Amino acid sequence: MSADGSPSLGGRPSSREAFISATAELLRAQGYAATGLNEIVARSGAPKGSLYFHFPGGKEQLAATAIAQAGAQLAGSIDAVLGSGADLAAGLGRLIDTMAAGLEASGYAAGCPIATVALEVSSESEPIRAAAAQAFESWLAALGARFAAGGLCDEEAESRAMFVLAAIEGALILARVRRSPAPLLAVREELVALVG
Amino acid sequence: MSADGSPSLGGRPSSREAFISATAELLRAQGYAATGLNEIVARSGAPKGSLYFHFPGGKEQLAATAIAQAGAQLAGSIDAVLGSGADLAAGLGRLIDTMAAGLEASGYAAGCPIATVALEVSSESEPIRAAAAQAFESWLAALGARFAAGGLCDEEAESRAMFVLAAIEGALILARVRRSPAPLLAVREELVALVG
Amino acid sequence: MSADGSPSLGGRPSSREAFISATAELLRAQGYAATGLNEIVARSGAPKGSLYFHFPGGKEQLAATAIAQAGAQLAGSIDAVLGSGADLAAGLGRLIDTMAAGLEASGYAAGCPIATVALEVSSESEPIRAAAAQAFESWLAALGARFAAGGLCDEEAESRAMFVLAAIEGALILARVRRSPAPLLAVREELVALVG
Amino acid sequence: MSADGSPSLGGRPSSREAFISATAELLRAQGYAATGLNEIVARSGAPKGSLYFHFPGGKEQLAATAIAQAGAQLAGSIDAVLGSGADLAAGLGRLIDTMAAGLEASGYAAGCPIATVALEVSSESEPIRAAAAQAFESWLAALGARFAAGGLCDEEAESRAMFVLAAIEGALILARVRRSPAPLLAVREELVALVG
DNA sequence: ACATTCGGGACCACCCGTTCCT
DNA sequence: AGGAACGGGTGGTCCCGAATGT
Repeated sequence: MSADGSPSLGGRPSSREAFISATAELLRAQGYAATGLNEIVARSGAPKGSLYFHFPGGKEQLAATAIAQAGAQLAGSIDAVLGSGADLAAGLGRLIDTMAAGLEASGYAAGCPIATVALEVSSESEPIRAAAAQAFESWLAALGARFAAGGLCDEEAESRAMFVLAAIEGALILARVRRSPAPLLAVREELVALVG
Repeated sequence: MSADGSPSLGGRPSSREAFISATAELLRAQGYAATGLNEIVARSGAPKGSLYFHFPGGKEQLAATAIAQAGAQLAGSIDAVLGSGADLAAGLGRLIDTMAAGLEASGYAAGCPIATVALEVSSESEPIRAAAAQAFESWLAALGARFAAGGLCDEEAESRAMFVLAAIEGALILARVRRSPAPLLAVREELVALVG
Repeated sequence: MSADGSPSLGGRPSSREAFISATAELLRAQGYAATGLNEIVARSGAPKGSLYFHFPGGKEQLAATAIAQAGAQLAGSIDAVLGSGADLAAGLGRLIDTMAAGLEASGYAAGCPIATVALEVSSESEPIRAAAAQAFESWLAALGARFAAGGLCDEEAESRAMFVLAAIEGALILARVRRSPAPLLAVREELVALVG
Repeated sequence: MSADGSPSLGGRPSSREAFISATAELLRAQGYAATGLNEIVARSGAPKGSLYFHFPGGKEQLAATAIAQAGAQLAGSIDAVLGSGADLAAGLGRLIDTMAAGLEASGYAAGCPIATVALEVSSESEPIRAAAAQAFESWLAALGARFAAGGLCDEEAESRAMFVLAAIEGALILARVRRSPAPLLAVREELVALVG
């Protein structure tokens, strides 16, 4: 998995993991600059003194780790949802439906777990930008593999995956701002028609 | 134009306008929370004491105004670029090319002028969210009008506009994070094929 | 009266008077430093730009004027209440009762109109200190005249007046902090016994 | 003693104590609103960043603590001065003399350590008002105990203590504003005559 | 190894009292 | 008399080391 450390193999819920998950949740909803270390510590329930033991790189390292973990998790989800049926169009529909449901359930706070941070710091923090880029890459790979399996050549599959991911990311933005699932549903319609 | 005040008709470069444009530039590159008022004041060159005269609502009002103005500007640009030729597909291509050029020229800092802020504060500041929503709406209207003129019924035109805007917004995210125009180019290809 | 200007003889409620009375009220409840010019302007209803026309000396001059006016007013009240009956002890009792009633009615906000400011700025602003000193002097004179009329020699009357004023001022402090009229009532008892 | 923390028992001069004593001195001379955090930090010599570690409640908590400590100190002094001799009247005289000497020595800046703040914020800050009320209460208790020991019944002792404290507090105001010890001396005369 | 206290400035958004020019 | 504009300062909070227990 991640090279940063063992994810508490069978042990008690470590402070480290608590920090990461608290960070991931806050970054998703508020972004990087608006999320304070004190806020993370308070939400995690872990002792503040432990933070710089686990993450000597401070806020930046913590955020990069959280982004990487969230990216890996979503990559797995994409693979799972798209692989559950033979029909790629139907899979894409289910993927978007899942996202729309989560977005609504959170009061339009839980969009893409990394897009906000990615936009904020892509010019400021190379480690975080790299983590975000790696996450996007893994999602593109998961999507591209399905398109390739569907008969497209590698080049076409890659372009198609990029298009699909971009449309979904953009729809998540529009949906959050409009507080409405309509953009996601419109994109779903168009993508299903395109792919099917 | 804007209801917030007269844009210094022919007058000297007002402090108010200097604040707004400095804010817009910084918000585009860094987002809301990472942009300090001191930074805005320094870049604007205007006196600090004047800020709360022009914007008694503080940072939030200033940001909402800047977002609104940037949104209106881009709506005009969309209309101009898309209306310059009869061919809608070609117009879309030119629009995306323009964005890609601007993004590269800025070292991948100047993406969508409002997406970053929109994601950051959509759950925190209603005025800013509303300004961003209005901006997106105006862009959708500009796009939808072209699709309707191209023969689609209103419903289809609206859905298609949403799809196109989402794809472009998403591509701008991916391009910034990857530091590459490839996502924009891929989306351009697919959209031109779709529309043409 | 005051040498600062004519108190709008028969005219409309001037901005000047509005500034002074708003200032007096705020100084009494909050003191000098906590009272902002904006707050004064807002409460007075007068235009902000006029403030420095009427009070070129700024906040300090405005406060000194308000303190002087409040001092003169209370001096008149002391004279009126103490002179309304032949019995000095009864007059003192009525004076303190009036103060206690006003204090309670205001929710323990309206104590001595000048003591708070006097303590705050006695080391910082000579004009305000002088105005406060003049106010105290006028109150001492009003009290001393009654004691002299009651048969004490000038020296004794002066000392007695100082004692009485000090006790009342101190009781007003204690009453505000305790949010109770008890200190005023205790002082009333003791003073009536002493004087009677 | 205080429940707020250990007063650095024999340790080095802690930042915490430095903040408190600097605050107490400034509050006594200038009051609450006129005393800035920066001023406190500068005078204390301690680092500003430590302030919010020791006093997360900010300025208000710091002031309440300083008021409470000053109140406890003065309560001890009252007890010590009044208990040093059998004669209560003489003790009161010494107490007032001490205050008069301190006031003159400070250039009429060091009056009652809490009266200024108490008047300023009694309507604005409940914690500070409570601390001031507690301080006054402890002084009243110290005084009342002496009067009770002198033969007065509890009720009379309490009323007498209130009267004495009020007279002294009032005299401190008058003395500061007049820049003269006369009010304190007058009150001293009258009180000694009353008690003796 | 892990946790905590405490220390350290830089920086935040906000608002102050004041003055210019009409 | 008055609306617009001005710098400087406010209290507060930030992210982060370094020393100190356990």
